[in-house]
Amino acid sequence: MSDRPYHHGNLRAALLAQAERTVRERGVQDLSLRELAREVGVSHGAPRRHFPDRQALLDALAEAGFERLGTELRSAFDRAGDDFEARLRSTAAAYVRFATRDAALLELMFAGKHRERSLQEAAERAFSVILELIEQGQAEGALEAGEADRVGLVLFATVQGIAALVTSGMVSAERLDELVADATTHFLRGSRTAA
Amino acid sequence: MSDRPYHHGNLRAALLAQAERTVRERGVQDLSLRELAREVGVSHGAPRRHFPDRQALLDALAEAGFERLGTELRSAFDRAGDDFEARLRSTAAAYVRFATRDAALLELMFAGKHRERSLQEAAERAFSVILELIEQGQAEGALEAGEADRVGLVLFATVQGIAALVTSGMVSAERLDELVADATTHFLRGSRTAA
DNA sequence: CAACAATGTAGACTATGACAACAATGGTGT
DNA sequence: ACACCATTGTTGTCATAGTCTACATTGTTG
Repeated sequence: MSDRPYHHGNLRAALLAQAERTVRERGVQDLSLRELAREVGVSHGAPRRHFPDRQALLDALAEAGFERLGTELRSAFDRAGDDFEARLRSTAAAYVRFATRDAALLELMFAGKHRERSLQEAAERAFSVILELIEQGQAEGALEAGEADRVGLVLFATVQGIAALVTSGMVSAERLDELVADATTHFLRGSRTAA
Repeated sequence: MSDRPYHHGNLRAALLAQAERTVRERGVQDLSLRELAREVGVSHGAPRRHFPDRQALLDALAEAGFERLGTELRSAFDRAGDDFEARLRSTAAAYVRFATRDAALLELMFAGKHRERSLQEAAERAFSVILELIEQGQAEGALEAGEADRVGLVLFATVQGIAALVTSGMVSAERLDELVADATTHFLRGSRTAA
């Protein structure tokens, strides 16, 4: 019923795209290789040529996720001008936006992070913006000195935690912005080197 | 091969106990009802009498998890004496301990939270300690005034985020205590009503 | 002690992931 | 041009899982 040529042409990309949609709409546990193949219009064995097993597809999905997250963080950072606090708020908001919009994907990104080396690297690239941010803050004296990653981790953890609370439904989505703003203010006050 | 009576006696509890172990050791996605039944020594259909489907078992698991978490938080709170900061640090540490030791279970607890009403209540009971804590802090002036849940959420989010970072392997487990201490200090500095 | 509810068993059905053998296609070197 | 071969899809099979239904055993209660 289709005049699709024997070779799909870019099956791998098509599978990933469809998988990302399914994950967003119905979660990771509902993602089936066979259903994916059906939706894309290939036989149930075809995906195997591109992903040895289900986990490999999930890993690829996670890697693409880090790619996109990195882009969005960078964009938010750049868009905010030179002011440190503005950049901080913009970047934090961007992270939370991603985390709540693609909660299942983020979960995947965090979960898969143990295994693949390429994932490690993708994650580090995505988070490099945060490190830059912290370094600027320290240079301007808005943040206490010290290892940038140590200070950054506390900020990162807070933002990540807020996203988790909203995602889990423990906090309503409407309170997201308020909460992020609170946390950022908190962070800035708590980080300023004691007067 | 067994003289086990036809009726197990407390199948439900046995299933939950075994399930909790499996989840801790191999994660949620590896939990199989049939395998569970085998391990407990009943037929593959037996669990159905106690849990209509797989999700029901997971919900029960989550509820038990909240029960235990609540107990551990309460215990940490009580053990710490009357001092606010001591209580704060003790409780935060207890939460992170639970979250990293039973990461998969916590994930379950967060994920299932949408659906069941009994879960909602179990969660609220477990987290009531945190609210108490915040209220004490505000009464003593260590924390800024305002809605207790709003302030508490920022703290909670941070602790939760730290646990997530460690669980995901983005931060090594050795840095856990250091990070929690940092975050707590941060939180206290950031929360004190501006001098 | 006779019904009846609760609990466990056995078998069937469908779906999935993984694997292997086979088919079609596209590119490459001569 | 064409034979060869790597790539990519297809088809069939297997083991396992979740769920459902019919049936068996046991405990309880009037």
